[in-house]
Amino acid sequence: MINEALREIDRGSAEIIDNERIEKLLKAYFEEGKTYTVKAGFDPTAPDLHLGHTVLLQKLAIFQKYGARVQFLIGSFTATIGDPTGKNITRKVLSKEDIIKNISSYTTQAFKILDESKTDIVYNDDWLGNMSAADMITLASNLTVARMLERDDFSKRFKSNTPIATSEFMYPLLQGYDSVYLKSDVEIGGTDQKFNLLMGRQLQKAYDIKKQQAVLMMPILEGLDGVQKMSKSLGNYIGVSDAPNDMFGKVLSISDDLMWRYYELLSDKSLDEIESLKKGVQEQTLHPKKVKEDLALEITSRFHNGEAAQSAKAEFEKVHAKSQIPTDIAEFRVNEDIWICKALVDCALEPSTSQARRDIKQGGVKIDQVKVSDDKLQLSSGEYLLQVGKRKFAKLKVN
RNA sequence: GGUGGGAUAGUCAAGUGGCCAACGACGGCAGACUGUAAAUCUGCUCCCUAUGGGUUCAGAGGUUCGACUCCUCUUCCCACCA
Repeated sequence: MINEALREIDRGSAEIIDNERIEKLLKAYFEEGKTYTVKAGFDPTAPDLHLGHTVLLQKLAIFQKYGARVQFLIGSFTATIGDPTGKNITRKVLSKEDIIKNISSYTTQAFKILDESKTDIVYNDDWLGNMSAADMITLASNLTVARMLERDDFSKRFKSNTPIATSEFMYPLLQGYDSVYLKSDVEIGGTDQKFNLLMGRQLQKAYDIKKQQAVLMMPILEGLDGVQKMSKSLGNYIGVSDAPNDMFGKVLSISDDLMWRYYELLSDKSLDEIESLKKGVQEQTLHPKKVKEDLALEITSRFHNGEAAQSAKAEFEKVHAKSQIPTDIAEFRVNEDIWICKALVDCALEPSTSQARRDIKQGGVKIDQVKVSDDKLQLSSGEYLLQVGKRKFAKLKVN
């Protein structure tokens, strides 16, 4: 039993620190029914979760299956301060109202995966917000500048002359202090969080907590491009609340190599099953497209339902494989004759008439399946099916 | 506080008085090809009913026939020194 649980917990993880602690916690659970806490921090600045986040959530759900209470920590304190320098652009400082608004949509999405009855949502400004300057200094004395600079991204930024604000030095300390306050038994996070996660252990020790938290790090999920990490700002993400058609299509668009990564981190299939799929593809008994479709179906059903996933699949085949017209097309109407370029802008198919002209010149615009060659075309009354590229459609009715 | 360097389109980054709507890279869009919205190749990539017009190079002024380029002030950033 314990071994099985450990295997599931270990699956896909990049690194586990203090695995023994986890073993002991599981043992206590299986033998005495003792629960324990697993902490994971989330940043409420972006209201939309994507699959990169769900890698962690799925891991948390596994822990819940084996006796854990999840401490779903919202970094409400850190978010109100804002990250002053970040990369190039100052991160927006969020007001409390914004955060609260973000969080409710955040948690609704999260509970598609997590067991709500085994989850405690906690906000770190409950304890960090009341810290005095003296408390802060005490906390800060636990960390030397040299040690701080060892942190990978700080040292990189330091070397490349990218600014580092002093307040950023506080982040790992504050995050670590969260673990002190919550007395977490385990904390999980991405590999990029290693420094902060370890800080939790160090601070727990400094603040006389007997057992330090075990740390489990999950790899960072690559985005659709297969190179950079999945993030909303890079636009290479699959959002938890993406429409079924988008979700399905996006999964299918990943490369064959990346597909295995997604299988490992996102699928509920066992590692053995995945291995045999891989073998099938290698031996050419299985078509990679089929395997990818199955993954797309699994993921789409998870966030929507089986039926929606199947129809997304049908829709995808219709539009792409057979290059037919999708079922749902936005409709627009205008009351007088309209210039084609203007019409494309009005239907939100193009950002500007200039861009519309260019696309017409390149043969990227179709009306009723026929290429448009005249960029001065006037549309008089009637109904038109406008198309830009392969996947942007709109119906336009001119009176 | 002192000294020096910097701010150019979605991003990075050329351009040091007219040849600049501004090289290049990435991204994005379109075309071809494909099991795919992948890879590859090609074209495009400020706005405007447009063989032309308008607005751009941190902001505000100035010099000049003419400024991204020179001058002044302002804002922000970086480095070194203290």
